[in-house]
Amino acid sequence: MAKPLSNEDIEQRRDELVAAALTILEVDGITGLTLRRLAEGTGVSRQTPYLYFKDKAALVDAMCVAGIRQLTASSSQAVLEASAKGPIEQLRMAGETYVRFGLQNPNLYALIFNPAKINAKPSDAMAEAVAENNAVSRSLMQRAWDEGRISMEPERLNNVFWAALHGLISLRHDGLICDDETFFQVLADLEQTLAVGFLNDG
Amino acid sequence: MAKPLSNEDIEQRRDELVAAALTILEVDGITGLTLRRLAEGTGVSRQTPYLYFKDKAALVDAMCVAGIRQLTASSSQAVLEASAKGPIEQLRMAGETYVRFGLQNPNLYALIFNPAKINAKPSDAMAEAVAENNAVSRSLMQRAWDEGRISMEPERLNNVFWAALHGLISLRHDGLICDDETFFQVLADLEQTLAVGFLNDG
DNA sequence: ATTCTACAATTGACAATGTCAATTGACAGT
DNA sequence: ACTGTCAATTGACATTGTCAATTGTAGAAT
Repeated sequence: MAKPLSNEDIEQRRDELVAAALTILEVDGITGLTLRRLAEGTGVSRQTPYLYFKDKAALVDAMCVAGIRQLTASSSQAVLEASAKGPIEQLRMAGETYVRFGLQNPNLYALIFNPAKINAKPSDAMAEAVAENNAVSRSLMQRAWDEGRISMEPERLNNVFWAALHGLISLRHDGLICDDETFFQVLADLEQTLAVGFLNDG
Repeated sequence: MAKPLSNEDIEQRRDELVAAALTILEVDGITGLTLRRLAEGTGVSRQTPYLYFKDKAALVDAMCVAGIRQLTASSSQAVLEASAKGPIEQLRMAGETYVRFGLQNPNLYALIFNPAKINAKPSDAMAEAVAENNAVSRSLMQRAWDEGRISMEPERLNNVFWAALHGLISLRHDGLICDDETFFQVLADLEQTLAVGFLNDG
């Protein structure tokens, strides 16, 4: 092994490292995710990950992209499976998928939405992955909009939904909504409020 | 200086350290907040902060509590100043204060809602500070509820608002809503949707 | 006034971690 | 067999959190 790595090889190694890193993250949390440990775990030496990622930030970015893409795939499938039920119900399924992803991958979710990069823009790759993910729900909203079911432009309503669900999940992860019961109560209340509002009059 | 510190002294030293730490956080971000640097900045030696805080986590917790209390004070004042305008408008003012706090103190806000403690419950002190903060808006909602202005119990609606605003601010800080224009657009859309819903029919 | 004691404060030391730089070693082409 | 190229490893260092040992001083005791 001393000839230049093919692009396929490089990509495969990167994927392997990302997969191993995601496992570490899942098991031991963000503090357990260390480059040395990742190297050990994959049976290589300390510095080897640097052959495939510029630095730890680049690895984390790749992990985030992988996570977002996984979410996008799940959402797409859920939307597809509910295609008979119309865009509004499909939206609900997409939201449910999003919430489930957040609950089942707390460490990864937190990594995606806060790779310790306060005030730093996400990378191009991550921005693209996020855009692809948003496209899933936005296309549903577009259909609902075309059918006259919703009262706000898709792009705008998508941001509203995203903020609401993201906030809920974040509060959960931060320990500010501790029990499941409260969480799903708030989720239901959020759905209702977003749907029909909280004001009694007009 | 060799006699036991009085409780007042200890508290004052703690406050000074927290203030200095908050300044560092504001200026150099979370990565710049290091115990050694804090010690240097306050003219003492490396280990001195350990006389007043068990470890770095304890310091961060104190910083969070201080931040939340500051927010609570701001909200209370804003609510008081708008007391003539009724609970709904007061709620809007409280929300505006919350958002402003999040925008003006991005590092502190992120620290409060993610002291690198994924899956860990907040400390008692922090939970109490958060509860006090929530009490401000919840009391407004209670009045609105008593007056029949809103359609959801105060406690529940408060969580809905909290999640929505928190999510919006977080997306902003994560760089996923980059420009001010979009941010305030989403904020307005969020207000409208929460108020009257997004569904056209019923 | 001198000695002693308690305690704040400092300094020494160490492990973990990210990362740069130098070294090693294997394979392809000559 | 020789050499150059490049993957891979090892050496080294700065930073940081934190424990342990040391220092020094203010007040109490003699």
